Amino acid sequence: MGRGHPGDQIRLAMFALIDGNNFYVSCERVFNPRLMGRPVVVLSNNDGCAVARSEEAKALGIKMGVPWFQVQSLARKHGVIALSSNYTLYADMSNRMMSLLGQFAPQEIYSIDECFLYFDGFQMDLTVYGQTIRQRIKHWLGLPVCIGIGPTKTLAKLANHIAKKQPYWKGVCNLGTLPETALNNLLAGIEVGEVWGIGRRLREKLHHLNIRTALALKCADTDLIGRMFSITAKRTVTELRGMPALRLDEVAPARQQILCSRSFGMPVTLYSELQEAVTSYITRAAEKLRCQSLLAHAVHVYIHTNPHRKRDAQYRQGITVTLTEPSCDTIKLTRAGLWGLARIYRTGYRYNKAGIMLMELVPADALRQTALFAHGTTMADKARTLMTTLDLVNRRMGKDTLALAGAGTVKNWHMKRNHKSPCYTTEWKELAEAHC
DNA sequence: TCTGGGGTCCTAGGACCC
DNA sequence: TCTGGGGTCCTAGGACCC
Repeated sequence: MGRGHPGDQIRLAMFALIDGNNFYVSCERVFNPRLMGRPVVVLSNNDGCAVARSEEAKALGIKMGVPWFQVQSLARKHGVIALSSNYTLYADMSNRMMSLLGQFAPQEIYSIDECFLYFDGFQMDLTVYGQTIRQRIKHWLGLPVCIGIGPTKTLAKLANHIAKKQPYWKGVCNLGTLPETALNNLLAGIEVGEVWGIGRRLREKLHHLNIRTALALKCADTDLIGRMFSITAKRTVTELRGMPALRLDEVAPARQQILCSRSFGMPVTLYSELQEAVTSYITRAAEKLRCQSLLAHAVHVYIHTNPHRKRDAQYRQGITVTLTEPSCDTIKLTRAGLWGLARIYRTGYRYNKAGIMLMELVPADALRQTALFAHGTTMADKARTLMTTLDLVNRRMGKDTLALAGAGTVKNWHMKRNHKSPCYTTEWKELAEAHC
C-alpha cells in the first residue's frame, strides 16, 4: 500500500471510526431475515433494559437503556420483537468483523462493535476507500456499518455520528477533506453532548457556560476547560481543533481488573444461594484470567439489595480480600471470595445482585515474589495442571461441563432470559438453519 | 412484579514522611 | 496571638465510554 516515507514533507494521517449500526439487532437479523423491516429490540441481562434497537423501534420512541417493563405495552401494540441478549453470538460476529477490518489498515479495537483504523500516507480518496470497506462488511458478513473519517479520533467519532444521522453521506462521512468553514457549519449543528467524552454531567456544566454545540466547544478556551474540568476535557477540545491528542493503540493494554456480576432473576435471601452465585462468578472470571495469562492478587466481592425498591430495607457492602500470592486457581480465588462474602453478609435482606472483581492483575509469566509461607512448587504445579484440564474439558465439551460443586446446580437465582436466540455460529446443536 | 454489565481514567482528600 | 510546607502514595468516588 502507498505508505509515506520518513522524508515526506507533509503526512496527513487520518483516523476512521467504523461502527456497526444497531449492532446486536443486526447480528440477529443476519440469521433471522424475518426481523428485517420490523421493530426489534435486544434486551440486557435479565431482560431488564433495551440495549439495542432497530431503526423501526427507535422511530416508536423506545429509548436506549429504558427498562423493558415501562415500554412493554407500547411494544405489544406495535408488534415489537424483543430478544434476550445473546453475547456469544455477538462476540463471534464481532471477531469476524474485526478481523476483516484489520485487513484495511492498522487497527485499534475499541468495543464490541467499533474500531479505529489509521490511514497514514494513504495516497487515495479515503471516502471511496470507506465505501469499499463498508460494502465488504455488508457483503461478507451481512452487517451494516457507518464510517467516520477525520484527522483525530474525536473528529472521526463525530464524523461517524454524522454519517449515521444524515443520509446525505451514504454511510461514510469524511471530515478530512472538508474546508474549515463547511466543517464549522457542520459542527454548529451538533449538540455538545454528542461529542465523544462529553457525558450528561459535563454537558450540563458546559451549557451553563453557554457552550451548547460542538463548534462552541471547539472554540472554547482550552486552558479554562482544563482548569474547570479535567485534562481529559481539555484533550477533547484540542482534538476538535484537528490536533491529535490521542494515538492509535494497536495492542490492547493488559487488563487491570476482571469483573463478573449479575442481577438475580428473583430476590435472594439465602446465604447458600449467594455462595453459589459468588462461586459461579469467580469461576467465570478466573477462566477469563487464565485465558489472558494473568494472575490476580486480590478479590473484591460485593452484594446489594434492589435500590429501586424504596420500600425494602436497603443494604450494600463490599470487601476486598488480598491473597498471600497472586493466583489464577479457581479454588483459591473462590475460597478468598467466600471468606469475604461471609464478612459482609447480613441476614434479613432481599438481595438482587452480587458481583466479584479480580484485581491487582499481574502477568502469569512475570517473575514474582513468592510468599514467605507459600506451598512448594508441587502444589502449585498440581493446581496449574488441574486448571488447564478444567479449561480444556469445558472448551471441548461445553461450558460448565466441569464446575465447582459450590456453584450449585439448581441456581434459582439465575437470570431471566426468556427470548434468547440460538448460538447460530458457535454451537453445533444450534447451527443456523433456513428460516424462510 | 419487572430498572444491565464491563471497563477506564481522573481527582480530591487523607495519611504519612521529611 | 501563634499554630510550615511540600512531596508521595493510596483509596474512594465520580464521570465517562459502549
